[in-house]
Amino acid sequence: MPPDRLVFLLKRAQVRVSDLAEPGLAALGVDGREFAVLSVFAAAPEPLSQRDAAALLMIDRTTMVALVDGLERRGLVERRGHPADRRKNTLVLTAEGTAVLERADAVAAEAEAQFLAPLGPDRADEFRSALQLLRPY
Amino acid sequence: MPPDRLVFLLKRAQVRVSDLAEPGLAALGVDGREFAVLSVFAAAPEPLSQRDAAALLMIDRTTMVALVDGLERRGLVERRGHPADRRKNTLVLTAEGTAVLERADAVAAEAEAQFLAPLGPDRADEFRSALQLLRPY
DNA sequence: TATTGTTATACTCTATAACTATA
DNA sequence: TATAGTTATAGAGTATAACAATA
Repeated sequence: MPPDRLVFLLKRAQVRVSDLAEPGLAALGVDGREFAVLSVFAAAPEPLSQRDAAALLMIDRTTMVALVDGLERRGLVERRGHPADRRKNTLVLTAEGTAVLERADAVAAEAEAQFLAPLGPDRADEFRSALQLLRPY
Repeated sequence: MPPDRLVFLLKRAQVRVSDLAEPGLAALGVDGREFAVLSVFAAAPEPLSQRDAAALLMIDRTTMVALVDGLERRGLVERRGHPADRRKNTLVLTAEGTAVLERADAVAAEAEAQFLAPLGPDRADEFRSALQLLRPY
């Protein structure tokens, strides 16, 4: 019933996809943000500092500390010294971290497919690519 | 740098549009959620209870109480008895509330236009209508 | 002097539980 | 007995400030 303002529609869509993915992620022992942290560090072409990752995920660096603490405690990542700057940490995924990330990615892909189903394949592809184009990195 | 998972892209898009709209809304003295509350009550064809509105906006009914308190204190809405059930409240926008809503709507429309600009008119229209189709009321 | 990670602390936001009035 | 609104309280999530190590 909220009017068709894009802000509201985007919010709902985001919550919807998250809700679809959440049970599957929970079964893997991670939540959406932890999945995101694993993703950024795994996908980065060069070593990322915690601060870099925090900026990409739009969360505070102190929040990142807590997130990394949790992931490290569960053996999914390891803190490593950053090659270029000894003040920085970078993170490497353990074998288990990589495995969890792969399965989490499959969960997310399935949630997306469910969410986009009403559009049909062509419109779904267009929606995806539009969203990628709009990404304001 | 987070991979192209829809959850991440949607989250970013939502934050982006909110950020674009936020200064304009702040100038009107409301935040995104207050704007949403004004919108649902104004757009509802039949009187809405606070609980109905809370469900539509996916927030708790106790949170709705606080939101409505703030809006009422500033003279943007008035609580009224619900015609059909005396336990319920419905909200009516004051003249000022209506004026604020109209201007907030213009602010949001401008933010959307800015956000969608990279797509060009046709793809922007398609993006909008896809999101409307996906809306899971 | 500035920046990274960290800790401790405060604050905001939201949900939970309990109360009242209505149904 | 259940529901709507309300209040008070607790909890989660997040940011702010300060510190050590490094640049």
